[in-house]
Amino acid sequence: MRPIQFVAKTAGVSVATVSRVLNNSPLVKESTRKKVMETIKALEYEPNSLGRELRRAETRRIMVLTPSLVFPIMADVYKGIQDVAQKNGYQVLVCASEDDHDKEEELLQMLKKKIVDGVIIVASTLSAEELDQLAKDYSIVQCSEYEQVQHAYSVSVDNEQAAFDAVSHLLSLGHRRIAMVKGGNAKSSSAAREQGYRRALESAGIEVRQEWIRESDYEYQNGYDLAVEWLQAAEHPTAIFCSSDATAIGCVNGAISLGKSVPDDVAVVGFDDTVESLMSRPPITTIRQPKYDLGRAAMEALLQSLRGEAGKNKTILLPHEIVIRESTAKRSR
Amino acid sequence: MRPIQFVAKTAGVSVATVSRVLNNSPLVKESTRKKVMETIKALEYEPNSLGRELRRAETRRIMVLTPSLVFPIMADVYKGIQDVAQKNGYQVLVCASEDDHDKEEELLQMLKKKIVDGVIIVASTLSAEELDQLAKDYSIVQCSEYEQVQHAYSVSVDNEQAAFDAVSHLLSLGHRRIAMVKGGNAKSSSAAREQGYRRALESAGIEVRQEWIRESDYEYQNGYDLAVEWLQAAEHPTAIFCSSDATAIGCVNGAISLGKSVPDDVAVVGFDDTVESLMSRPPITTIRQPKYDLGRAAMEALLQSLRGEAGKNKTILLPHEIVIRESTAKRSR
DNA sequence: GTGAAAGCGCTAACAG
DNA sequence: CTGTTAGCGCTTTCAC
Repeated sequence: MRPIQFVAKTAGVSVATVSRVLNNSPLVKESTRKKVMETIKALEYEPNSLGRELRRAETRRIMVLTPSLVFPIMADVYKGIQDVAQKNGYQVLVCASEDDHDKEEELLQMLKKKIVDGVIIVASTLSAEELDQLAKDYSIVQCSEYEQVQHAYSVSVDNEQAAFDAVSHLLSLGHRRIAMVKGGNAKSSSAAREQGYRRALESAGIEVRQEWIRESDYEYQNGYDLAVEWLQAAEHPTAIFCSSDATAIGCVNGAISLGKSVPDDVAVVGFDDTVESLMSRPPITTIRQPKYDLGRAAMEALLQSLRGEAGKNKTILLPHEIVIRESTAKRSR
Repeated sequence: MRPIQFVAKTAGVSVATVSRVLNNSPLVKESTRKKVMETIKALEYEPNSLGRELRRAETRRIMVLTPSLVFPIMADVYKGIQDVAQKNGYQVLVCASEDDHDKEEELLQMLKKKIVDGVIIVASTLSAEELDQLAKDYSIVQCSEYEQVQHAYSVSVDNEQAAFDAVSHLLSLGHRRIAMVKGGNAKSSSAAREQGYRRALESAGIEVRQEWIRESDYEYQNGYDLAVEWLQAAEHPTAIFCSSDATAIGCVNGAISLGKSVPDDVAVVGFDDTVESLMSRPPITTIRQPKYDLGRAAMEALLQSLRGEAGKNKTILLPHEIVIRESTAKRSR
């Protein structure tokens, strides 16, 4: 790769002029611009970003930190981020931490080392303190999972209300014995959803049973096993609310493996409205998050923060929606 | 962020010494090293990578180019890449092109602009010529989908043989009317798999029917629609071989929606052995690719190429395996 | 409008 | 073993 000097020499101008052309500076004579443009093209010159970035102390690159590439809402969130980023001249890098705290810290070093200008965290193992500390010095926005911190933006849905709505739907169908498969306790959404579940039951005058609240890793097998366990007990739930669609499908298949029918013997509600919810037989009733819009909003918040237009401590909550499909149905009684 | 000079001054040494400490040079007195280390820690100094990279003309970063984050084998391939990369001090960035050729070209500029040292392409819209041209100047390895080119490594499975095996399995079960849902024609694997399908049928003395070979986008709905279309025809296939698990589940559900039973009325085989293949009722028989190992092998090839240890024009084929589940079964006749 | 020159933060030759 | 110094490729004053 040839440096800018080479272009300058070939075009018979100074590096400064080439740089100006490169950056669309208005103070270059049209004829000069043209001449330079032509040599750039002829030489197939590509400016080395490292030089520019070092000089400007900005990379126009941001990172999305996710536990896994298959994190349920990730693909659509990414599209939202990507679209806004592209429109603003930013490049998006995705890094998966596999929920490894050390790996996360290493990746976040990219902020300090100036490899990226900002980070969107979809979910992490970082504590509120760690996060807030980092957000003091760098642009960080949390998207989906979030800790209550002072210095970072957060974009999410109202998980408490979403769970409340899901359980209310089940209650309206006549269910009284409703179990919940929640996400990992480390996730902030997990507590919020449990709270929504409790509030719904309590406002219907139903006692919450501790044995019907279980933790999971959002995976299929987990739901399967829990459904089998619950449904084999003497007194079993007639409905299960899950924190992910994969878990919900697990519950459906677990129930079916026991000869039960869905939704007649047991109704199931999922979360996220991912493609899998349609693959299940019966298809899964689920809570739809505005995944793409979450991504957009997160990137927009990050841009604000990057530009220093801070309106700090902002938590943006986007509306969710319950999508009713055949895994829940009217209960006769 | 304070520069290395600041550390040097505070520690009472030269920048060169600090740099040496940073890079574990053996030629630093132990006591000096210790002193420098301490000031680094005290100052919370983080070296700016941009400076280092500009100087070294290498970033120790590589990019994985994928059409989408949910590309079926992506998550596991990534893990394989990531593990090898980490062990060798490389950072991995994932970029999704959404199958947009312009976006891909823009992302590949990251090579020319020295933002990454090399690229692993999981699948792209690039032609063999474009790819080969790029691979002349940069380190590129194709993983999974690949074009036959001279200058890039390729790591994949033998798609022709895999399809042959899948169809042979169906033939051994007594099926004679076997349809195929192939991937997009742009994908190289698509042609190879079709060839394997044809070879299997021909070697069993069965005529290939053009109307039973259809293209798809690997998605669920596609499989569903095709199954419905085929199975409603007067003479319909008794088995369908799909190029993805999602499509296969679509076929299963499409068949079921018509009141058919799987595998008795129609057997279905998928491809990739993704988690969804287990979620389906019945679970899907599928071709398992060594996804994680493909990722490892790709990263290892990339490292070789980066080190200039070229043994060029290498195509590495890893073994696949057929995983038999309930979506195919012995046919009585 | 254009050029000369300084310097972003770092590493590596070269001296000592 | 350590320090001095010259760039890596670029942008951006400051002159002209």
